[in-house]
Formats: sequence, structure tokens, C-alpha cells
Amino acid sequence: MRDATPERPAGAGQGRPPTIKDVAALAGVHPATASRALSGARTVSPELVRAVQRAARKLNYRVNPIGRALKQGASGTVGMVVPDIENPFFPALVRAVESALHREGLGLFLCDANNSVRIEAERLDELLLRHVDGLIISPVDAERSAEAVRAAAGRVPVVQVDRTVDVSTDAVAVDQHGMMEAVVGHLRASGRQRFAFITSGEANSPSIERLAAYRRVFAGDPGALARVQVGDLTLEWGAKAAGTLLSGGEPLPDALICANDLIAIGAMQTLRRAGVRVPEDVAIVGVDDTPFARVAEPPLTTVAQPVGQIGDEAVRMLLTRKREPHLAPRRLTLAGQLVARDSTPSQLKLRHS
Amino acid sequence: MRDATPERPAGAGQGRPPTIKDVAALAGVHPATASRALSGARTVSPELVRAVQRAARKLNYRVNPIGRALKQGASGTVGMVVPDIENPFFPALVRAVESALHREGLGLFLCDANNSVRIEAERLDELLLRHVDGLIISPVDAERSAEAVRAAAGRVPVVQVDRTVDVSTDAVAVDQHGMMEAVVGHLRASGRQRFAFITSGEANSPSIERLAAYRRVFAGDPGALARVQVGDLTLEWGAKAAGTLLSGGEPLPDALICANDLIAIGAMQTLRRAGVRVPEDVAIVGVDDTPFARVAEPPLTTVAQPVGQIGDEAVRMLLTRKREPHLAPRRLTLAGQLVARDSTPSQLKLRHS
DNA sequence: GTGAAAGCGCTAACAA
DNA sequence: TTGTTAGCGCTTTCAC
Repeated sequence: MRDATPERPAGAGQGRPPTIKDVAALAGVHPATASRALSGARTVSPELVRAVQRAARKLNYRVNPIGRALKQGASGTVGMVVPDIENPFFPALVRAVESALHREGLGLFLCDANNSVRIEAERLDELLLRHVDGLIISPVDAERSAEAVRAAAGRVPVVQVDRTVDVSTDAVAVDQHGMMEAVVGHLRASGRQRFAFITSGEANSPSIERLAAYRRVFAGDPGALARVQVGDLTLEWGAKAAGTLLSGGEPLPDALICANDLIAIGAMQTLRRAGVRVPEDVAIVGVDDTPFARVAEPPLTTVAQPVGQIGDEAVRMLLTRKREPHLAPRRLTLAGQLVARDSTPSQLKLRHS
Repeated sequence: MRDATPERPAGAGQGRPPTIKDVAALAGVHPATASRALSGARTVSPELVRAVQRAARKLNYRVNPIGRALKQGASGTVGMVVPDIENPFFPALVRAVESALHREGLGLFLCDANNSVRIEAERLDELLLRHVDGLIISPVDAERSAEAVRAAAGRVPVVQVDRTVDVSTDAVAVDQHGMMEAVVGHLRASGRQRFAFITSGEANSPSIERLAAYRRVFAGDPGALARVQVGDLTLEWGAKAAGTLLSGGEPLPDALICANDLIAIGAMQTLRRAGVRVPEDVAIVGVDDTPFARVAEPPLTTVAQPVGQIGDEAVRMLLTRKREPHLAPRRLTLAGQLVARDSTPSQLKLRHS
């Protein structure tokens, strides 16, 4: 073989992929009949169905999704917009969605909003233009994404995942309050009493709800309520906020809850470099169970998000809504799972990895 | 404005998006003329062009990519298949590609092969079925992915990125040998002499080439050649291989090169827990500059991949090939960049972050 | 139960 | 320069 692309498997579907006409011709029927046979319509005699199927298999025929899309106005395609593909939570979510979609024969148009509401709106618009059959979106901003989401929801089924805006669409969210209670329970079980929270002030729904949940849980504990620091979801913010704890003149908290793993790790690094022992002096908990958590020193106790379930349910909702467009929007709330590692005292290890 | 989506530009495409017929009717011309006017064909009088453009703008018309795809056999869409979206290198690559494509008005179909050659082949097949205009692929396996890549390359332009198989397509790769020389030079500059390498035996091209590069660089150093351990690209393997170094009875190396950041971090954790000081006793270097590297303790010296460039160049190659299908396949090799952090001695910090 | 015909939106080829 | 025609591949009436 001198050339990397020689003659290619002898004529097999060579230049032009087989169309339904080819199949029909080979089976000796009209294309419409072939179409019906392949789509499992029951108005076709069993013999013909078999003949058509045989012909299709022989030609290695598969429907051209573009022809079908043009005819049906449906493209066999779902659009997904994530706020930030480099936030390690989202690749996991993308994989879950992609896999669930492929199980249903649907393709995924992925767009990354790069944390920008403007880009997000553009991408949604382009996806609609491409006649996606549905959209799965994790909106950048609980307020400013609303308009674009509403516009999209007026055209195709939309499922919001993880992050949500106040637009009536289907949604799959995570129970932030339950998550907070689980974390606090875990820490209290080892005797911790002086709590602090480092979180994000960004306007996305999980951040907002995590803060609300913390405030609710500690409604009777003014100290804990005072020890809240609001920044963003980065390592750097975690480090800086921990610095503030160290230099504040106050005694350190013995339990530090962080709104995500990155904050937790940044804080943990800063505290340890200042000689604070984790978990002996301060127990630290993150959220997301990104791969970082296992890598941290010590490995970080965190709350795993049910990404697989989120993906499955989002796709299921999309399909359900295609069948039943007039159902009331459903909101599904899933539970995260506490993953105990070494950054919290060990008596209550719930799961170890 | 009481409602965010009030009447919408007067009947304009409300239920039904405007078609080129609507534009043509409004402009008082034939649809074909409208099409020509909008596509910038020069056979249309300037007045008509303006009239059509005005009509299009008024109706907020944009071409229906599906109609165009059916007619032209081109979909305005590029497929991308990554071997493992949860490997933190690939989300960065996906973002780069997605952004470069959108700059050109192209959409991205993303597929994840989940490290399986079988899934990879299926996804490629589905993408071809969807009439993608091109494919950007990072093949799972340097051998076993060849057939699927070759089949795809027979149908549409293909650019291989990062990982490659021996099929003549355009490709954007990273110079593994140069990378190894930079790493070794950096370590030798601080006096390190006893080198070891922990790498992956997986059959993807960068892994293969990294091993070859190490062997070439240390061709005259039997000790360094002997201190090679081959496993996979995980934290766990790094930890295990480091354990072997510790228990081998041999003196420890003073410079440990790892094929990626995960291996490096796994190894570093194991060594430090055994009381080995990093970088005083052993300097450690990873590859990829994933976010993990900054998070590690101590922060890890590593080699950043030029993902932004890879994405840009891959898209550029795709477009070039669409225009010039018969050019010889080009292979572009880009350089990584050493990012010195605290896991190697500090005299030669090239960049700090 | 099956074939015929029409048309989704677009544009290339041809005709005027 | 512009309009007409035709057809990409598919499915869905509507006849038979």
C-alpha cells in the first residue's frame, strides 16, 4: 500500500452514501414504502418490511439526518451550553449528557459560554438556528441569563441543569440545603462547633442557594453567620479568604466549609503553610468532588454531585416533553453525596475513595 | 414592556422563522435572487442587494442551515472526537477548538470516545452521517484507531490534534522531543544527574513519543534508561511507581520526570509521605499544566501545552483544506512551554504562575 | 397495504 | 441581471 488512501473498500458506498431510493430500488418498492418499513409503521406487510430491511442492511443504509430534519423540522440533535468548560465540574456533566443522548440516537451540539452572558445568548441563538430538538443549559447568571433562556424556551424544550434561572422550564437541580445539612452534620458529629464558610458571590443559582442554606442552618449561631466570606469560585479566593481568617485576630474556626473544591484547596494550602493542621485544628470540606479533591494534601472531604443522574434525567425530561409538550414544567432535585476523606476527622467516613 | 417576549417584531417569524421566500417577497424579488443577494454573488444589482438585505434585517432572517446543508451537502458543522473528556487536558482543547470554530461561523459536534476505540469508531460514523464538513480528532490509540480515522479521512477533511495515528491527514502535534530536552535541560541546570521517568505504556502517540524522546536524550546514560517505569496516565500509577523507587534498594533519583501531571502528583504524594523532600531531595516535573499542577503541594513544575494554538491551527487547516483539497497533508508541530514552579529548584524559573 | 405526489428551505444550472 | 426550474433526502398526505 503506497498511499494512505488507496482505492478504498471497492465501491462500497463509495462516492455517494446510499439513499432511501437506492434501498427502495433494491427492494423493489417505492421509496415511501421503504421509509415506512424502516420507521416501523404497521401499514407495511411483513414481507416487504423484511425485504426493505435486507436491502438497507446490504447497502449499509442509514437515514440522512439532514433530509429528515428538513422534512420533519427535527434534527435529531440537542444543544448544550455550559458556562465554563474548564470548570472541572462541567466536563463530567458533558460526558454524562453526551452519553445519555447517544443512547437515544441524538447528537450533541456543545457550546461553551466562557462565563459570558453575551456569548451564552449568541450560542443559544445559533443552536436554535440549527433546529436543535432541545436544549440543555446551565445558565451563566441567575438574573442576566433569564432573557436568553426564556427566548429559547419559547422555541424548543429546554432543561436547565445544575444552575437555573427563574424561567419556567424543566430543570434538574441539586439539593443545596440537604447538602449543607449533610456537611454540617458530618462536622458536628466529630465535635466541631466553630463554623466558617467561604463561598462565591457570583450570581449563579447553586452559589446563591449554598449561601442561603448556610444561613438557614446557622440561623441561631451569630458567630457562624459572621464568619462568611464571599468571593468567587477560585483557588485564589480560597487562599485569600483563609489569609483573612489567619490574620483576623479572632480564633480560627475548627470547621471550614467551602462552596467548591477549588476554594477549599486554596484555603487548605494557605492554612497549612501557616502551620495549621488539617484536620486536627481545622476540618475542611469542599463541594463537587472534582478530581482535585483526591489530589489535595490531605485528600479533601467533599460532596459529589450526581452528574450521571443529572445527565440521564435531563435527557429523559427532554424526551418526555417532546411527547407531552403541555405538561407543567417539572423540577427535579437530586441529592449530592458526602465523600469523607482526610480533611475531616475520620470517625464518620461515609465513603472512601 | 411588561413581558420579556412581547409581540416580537410584528408577526415576524413568530411561530415560523422567516424563510428566504419571506425575504424575497418582502423585497419583491424571486427567492433565488434573494439567495444570491445575501450570499454576495456579484450578479445582483446593488439596489436589489440593498433591498434584500433590508428585508432580511427587518424579518431578522438568517439562513436555515439545514436547508442549505441538504442542498449543498455541507452543514456548517465540524465534528470533534476526544478520547476522554474527563482528562483535564481535553476540556481546554475543546474550548480552544469551539471558540476558533465559532469565529468562523461553524458549529461543533462534540463526541467523547470514553477511551474506547469502538465508541470512537461509532461516533466518527455518526458524525459523517450528519454531514459534518470536517473532523477534528484526537485518536484513542495510535494503532487501533487507524482504521476509523482512515475511513473518515476518505470522506471529509480530517485534522488530528495532539494524538495522531499513522494516516495521512493534516495534523497538529506537540514536539515531544523538544519538550523532553527542555525539561532535562531545566533539571540539569540545577545540577541534577540521576534521572528517572514514570510514563504510560498506553498506545497513544504522545505517550509513545515521550518515551522515545527520553530514550534518545539519555542514550548514553544506562542508569537513566534503566529507571523507566511504564504504566498508565493516572495518579494511582504515579503513586505505585514512586513506591517502587522507594523500596527498590537503589538510591533515589534526584530528578523525576513524569509523563503527565497526574502521574507526577501521585508520585510526589507518595514520596513526601515517605519523608522525601521535594524539590530538595527529588525534583519532579509533570506535563500538561493542568489546573492540578498549581494545586499540588508543592506546586508542580510542568510543561504547558499550547492548546489555544492547537485549536486555532486545526481550524485553519480544516478551512484551508476545504479550499484546496489536493494539497499534501501538512503536519504542524508546536512547542510546549516549561512552567517552572516549586517542585524543581528555583534558579531557573522561566515563568511563574 | 402500497404508490404517487408534494414539499420542508435552499441554491445551482439554465433560460430569458 | 433576473426569473424559472429542479432537486438535495426524507416523510406524509392523499389516492388507489
